[in-house]
Amino acid sequence: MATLMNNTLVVLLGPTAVGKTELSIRLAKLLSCDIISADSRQIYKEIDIGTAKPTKEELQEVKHHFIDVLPLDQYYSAAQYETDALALISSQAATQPYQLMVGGSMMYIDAVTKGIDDIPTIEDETREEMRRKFEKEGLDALCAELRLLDPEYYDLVDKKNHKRIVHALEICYQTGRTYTSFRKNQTKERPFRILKIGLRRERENLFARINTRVDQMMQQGLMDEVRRVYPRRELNSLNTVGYKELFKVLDGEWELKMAVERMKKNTRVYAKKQMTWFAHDTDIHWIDVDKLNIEQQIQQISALLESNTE
RNA sequence: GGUCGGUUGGAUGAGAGGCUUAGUCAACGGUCUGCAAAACCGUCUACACCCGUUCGAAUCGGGUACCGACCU
Repeated sequence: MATLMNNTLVVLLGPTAVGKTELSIRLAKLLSCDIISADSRQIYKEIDIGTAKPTKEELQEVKHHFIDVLPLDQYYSAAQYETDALALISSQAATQPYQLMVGGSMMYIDAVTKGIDDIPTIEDETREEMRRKFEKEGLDALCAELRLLDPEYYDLVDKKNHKRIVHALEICYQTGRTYTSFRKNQTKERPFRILKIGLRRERENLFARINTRVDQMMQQGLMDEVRRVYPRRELNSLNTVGYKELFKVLDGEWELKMAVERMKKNTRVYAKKQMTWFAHDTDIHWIDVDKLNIEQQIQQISALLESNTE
């Protein structure tokens, strides 16, 4: 364990469209390491354009992990990512003193850098049972039940958010214990150094990049990609900005123009959410990239790495 | 010049004297420990203007302005 402390996990994060991908390729080369993607959508196959995956060329330049590896119908979670990413990091520790994690999925990053509680993964049957229960009995009934089974969690949970209520009940049902009993909420120690670097842009600038990128996605043939996965639209992996809006077009509900506007808007909202989340994390070293080219960004990061080595 | 109709928050759009805040969209702020690009919450309280009726008017009456339709 101790030897691993010579290792550093550099985490490059920031809101969508801020410019992580291009920089990450350069950084990976500089650090002679692979890229560990922390992106809950790029991890899936088939959805390439709409998730702004790195290009084929970029993927060839540097080895990427956790991109394009799961079928769309595969269940995955931040907790599973924690397990998988830690295993990978540990296996590469001997050959790569620096490792680079890149992405914007807040919970995935937190799961690896801060840890997530060990809560059993819910079995399909339980999940299905609870889904039916929710549909049949409604949110209020589930809330009432949770109040009996886990009053402590009931007090603090958002009673209108069915995802949280349902999950807590799933735990109670499957384990016979309270959800609270699993919620330790403790930061886990990692056997390596962690350096979080956040990329930041002025809002106007970021939003302009988002709008441009959405238009580019459309030009690159996003609509065809969407058409291919349309039959499986109910999958969670496809409950994703860019796809859900264009499904509406195929349904005949929305005009294409409106869908594109919504994609831009929803991407902006997503970016805002990411920024809100990251704002709480005091470990992040922020770099304002508005006026910096890639070279200058690399320079700043190099400086950070050096000052952090001591 | 005349007759009739309209004027509601950033946009759209209900409401026809009190049940204080329509709704939707946009914008903005936030929550978050298991599908998180998910799910959820909060803020933005307007009735063109003036005078009047009324305990009380976005809602009724009169006038002013602007817009529209029709008439001479």
